[in-house]
Amino acid sequence: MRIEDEIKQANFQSVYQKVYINLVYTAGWLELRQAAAFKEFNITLPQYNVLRILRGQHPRPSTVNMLIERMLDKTSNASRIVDKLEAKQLVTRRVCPSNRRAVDICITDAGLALLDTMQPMVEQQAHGLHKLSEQDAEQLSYLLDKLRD
Amino acid sequence: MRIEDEIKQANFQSVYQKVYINLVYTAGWLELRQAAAFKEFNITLPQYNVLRILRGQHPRPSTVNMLIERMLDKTSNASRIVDKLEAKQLVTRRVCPSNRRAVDICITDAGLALLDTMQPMVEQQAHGLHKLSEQDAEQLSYLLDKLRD
DNA sequence: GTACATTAAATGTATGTACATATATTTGCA
DNA sequence: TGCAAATATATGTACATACATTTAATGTAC
Repeated sequence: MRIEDEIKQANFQSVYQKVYINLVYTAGWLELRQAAAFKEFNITLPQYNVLRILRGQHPRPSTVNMLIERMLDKTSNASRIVDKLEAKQLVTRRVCPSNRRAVDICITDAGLALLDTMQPMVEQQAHGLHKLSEQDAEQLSYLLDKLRD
Repeated sequence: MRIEDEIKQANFQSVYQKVYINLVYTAGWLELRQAAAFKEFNITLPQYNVLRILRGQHPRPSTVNMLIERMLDKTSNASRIVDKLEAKQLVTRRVCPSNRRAVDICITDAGLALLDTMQPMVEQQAHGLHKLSEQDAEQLSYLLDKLRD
């Protein structure tokens, strides 16, 4: 459905206005779909993304700084997301021995197991994007990179 | 800058994974720029969007339901956004005479004046998207619509 | 015309975001 | 050595999001 119809607004001031609205709307649409699929695993999207970063480092520890660097939303509060994951025993946190300002964060076996359990769902979600051909997807990614230049 | 470099992740499971990440990242990037520009006007992006919808209806009133229908994020809490706008005296709210369950919301003169004041900034923001040609922007919008089909 | 469902909005709770500030540790340098 | 600056993280506050529940008004079936 065209963005004009989705938000019941017939015309835009410019094509740039339209693409901006469309971008924000589509990102929200995607996040909503993902969040719904994640709910049964009792985890949120930001928490999942942090877990994936930790798995990428495993068995080496990560720090909060490294999480922030790799997170999609760089201003979000990694400390508090780690709080939630720690409460669910999906990660461990302890003061880094070589730099006591930093905190070493590791994914636990339970965390790794959760990611495995979620894998089929994640693949199914990605499959939901196949309304685009691979060329379309590449082109879309290219245009988004260009937009941000 | 390519999304691979932005989030320091060299490769993705699939081009669909990449475009998903890119979309969420770019939408966040855009919102961050907008939010910063909005800050000097002491208003947030959702509040601005509600004001614009109200201006579109002016001088006819809108209801909370109508706001939700037209908002980008349909699950957000229109009531509380209207609360904030009412506290700043940018909108008025009173029980609808013909249906006392509903609430008539109108933009005030101060609200209209604020939108006028913000207009040059908004245009300048849109101008910031001109890294894309108009054709690029159309193509991007088309691909986003297709993605959601 | 009462009972039950539906509708419109508000409220409560948990989470996350944005940003300022605080605390502790380490580093650099006079 | 001692002290200021930089670094790593945590905390506080305001706002927004997601979603369940509540309250009030209206519609409808019997």
